[in-house]
Amino acid sequence: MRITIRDVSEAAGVSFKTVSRVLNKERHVRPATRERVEAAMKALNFRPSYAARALAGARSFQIALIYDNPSPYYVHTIQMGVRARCLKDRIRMIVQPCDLTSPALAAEIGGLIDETHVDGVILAPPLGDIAAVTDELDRRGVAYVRIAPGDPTAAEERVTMDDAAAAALMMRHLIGFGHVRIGFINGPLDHVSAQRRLEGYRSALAEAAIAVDDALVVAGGFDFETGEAAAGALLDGATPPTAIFAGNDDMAAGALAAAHARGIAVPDALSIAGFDDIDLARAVWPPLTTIRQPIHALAYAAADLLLDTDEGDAAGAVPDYELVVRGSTGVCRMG
Amino acid sequence: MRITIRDVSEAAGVSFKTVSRVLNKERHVRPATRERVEAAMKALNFRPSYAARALAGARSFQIALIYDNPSPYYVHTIQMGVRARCLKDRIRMIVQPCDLTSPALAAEIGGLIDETHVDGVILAPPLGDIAAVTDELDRRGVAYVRIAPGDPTAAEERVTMDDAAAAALMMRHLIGFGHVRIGFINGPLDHVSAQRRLEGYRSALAEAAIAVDDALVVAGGFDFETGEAAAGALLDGATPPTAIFAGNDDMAAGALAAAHARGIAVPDALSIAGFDDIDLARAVWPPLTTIRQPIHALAYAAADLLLDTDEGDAAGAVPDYELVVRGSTGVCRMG
DNA sequence: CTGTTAGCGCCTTCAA
DNA sequence: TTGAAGGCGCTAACAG
Repeated sequence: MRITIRDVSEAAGVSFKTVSRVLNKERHVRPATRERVEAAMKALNFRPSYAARALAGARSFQIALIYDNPSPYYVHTIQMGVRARCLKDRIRMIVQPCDLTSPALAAEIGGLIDETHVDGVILAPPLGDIAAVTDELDRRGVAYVRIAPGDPTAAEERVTMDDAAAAALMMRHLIGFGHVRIGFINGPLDHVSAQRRLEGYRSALAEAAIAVDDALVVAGGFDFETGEAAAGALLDGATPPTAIFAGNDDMAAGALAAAHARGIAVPDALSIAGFDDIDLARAVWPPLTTIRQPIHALAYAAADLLLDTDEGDAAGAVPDYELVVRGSTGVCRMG
Repeated sequence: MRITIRDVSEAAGVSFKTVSRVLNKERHVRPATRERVEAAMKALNFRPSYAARALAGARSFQIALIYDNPSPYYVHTIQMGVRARCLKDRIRMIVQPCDLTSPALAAEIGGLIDETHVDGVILAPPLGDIAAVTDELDRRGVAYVRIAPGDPTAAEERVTMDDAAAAALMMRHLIGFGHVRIGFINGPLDHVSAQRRLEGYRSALAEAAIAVDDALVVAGGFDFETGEAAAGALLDGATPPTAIFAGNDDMAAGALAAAHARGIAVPDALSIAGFDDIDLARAVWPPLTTIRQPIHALAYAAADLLLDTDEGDAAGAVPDYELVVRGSTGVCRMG
């Protein structure tokens, strides 16, 4: 049957409480005793029951990663980032995709907390901006960290980057090549990051004294299909853009497909730029110029913020975004 | 504080044991009583503690999904498939990436079982083919299902597809366009599916009486970078191929990048084909012709096999692979 | 520094 | 068809 701390305590010749102490790295255990217990644990191949620890104690050694995001690359990167940090403390990560449009969303997340006893929650975009969700978490007093939320309040419990500035950076890059009619494929507006990126788009145009043409701003859903459709709408319009800036790389890839389908040469007749620098940006042709978002680092930092007891300033370690020029805009000639 | 079955029992005017019965959908509860209890559970917003159930009972209502796979799309699709089935039975899915090359792999998985009390395990490729892992699981008597293993034994506990036949199908397609020198970028050989695909490559050539040139078979790692490098090696060789068949879509995308970087026109001077039909196949240009693998369905079926008590033949519901022609080979002209 | 006693929330016997 | 003990493996609060 299962090996318990009682088995370990017998093997080590101590009380089972001492084993518990060693397990929890508590102070006040003589080094020799500790070593004996650890040796016994190894010899018996002892593994503590997370269920029992959660039930008896105040912690469950589990955290939940919750998201509703249409980009597999993004989700995967977030998972890897959180996982990397969890591994350090032997914390289990409960991956929980959810449905943003469900009216029961907050209740479901609340239920998850109760059922699993998780010690904390990481909210991947755009969940950090859903008030119903954060309210539910606040009500329960569960610790949580939001990745890249748009809401400026509660600055201490989030890791973030400046989406507006990043988008403006890309826009200046495009404008620098002489583009005036630049289409923008925006993400869904319930992602606050999408709103911020749109702000950056607008401010950079204003900065260059280029009038904003609302017909050039179209909505997408952060995935390939909607990007393709949105780009199609732009390209089939009365006065199509000479460049398209997509709100993320999945949509940029869709835009490429739309251009190709219409026989529009990229980058000679049309520049396309993305945002995220997931692997997709390298997989498509021509290689996309994108804003590299430190997704993995953001996720790692979020987990760090949640797990760190000694208040290390994890957020400070998050690298900034950067513009990655890969030639699709760099060799652009005006259409 | 936490709402427990005791609170529910008081509200419903029954003993807490009766609440437990309702929770577990046991027989021998009068319908009226059951309804009263269910109403109380809803009114109090009761959520059972998974930890307590796991500790007290024989089940934990959790299963583990274990994988080591470099393709984010593949991993994401597998997760969604398993999750869809878990949702039906309110089973929690523990997502567990692992490291195939770790000498402690089996021990780590064994530890996971002990720590979490999971009721079963789903092994995504290539874990189903690692004897050390399946041995560890067998020793513990944990139920498990393998997704697309290469090993022909234990047919009842796996869901699978015929990789060799699928690869041969693609090869016949390429050969039908007149290709004779067809490069093959294989996946890592510790994926048995990679071995099977190579078999299909070889058998189709034999069938067409084309001699196999071992210089045309190169190794990749199932990701973009290795695909790019492998294709580069093929294209820079003495007598480059007129077509390249990559062992999965990520590598096919890499091959496209390698061709583009060398100014080789695809599909006019070189045909490229992939395998998997993840979104990547549509994102790249030209759109890849691929083998569509029913990844989601396989994952769903695997979970179904694990969770179904009444032995429904889930595996029978798995749709077969199919060849998806998108033009990159269809408009091929010989180089 | 170490051990004792009492639960955590639920399921598993048993008995009624 | 329901209820009453007992315990799952561990931690919390106390003693020593």
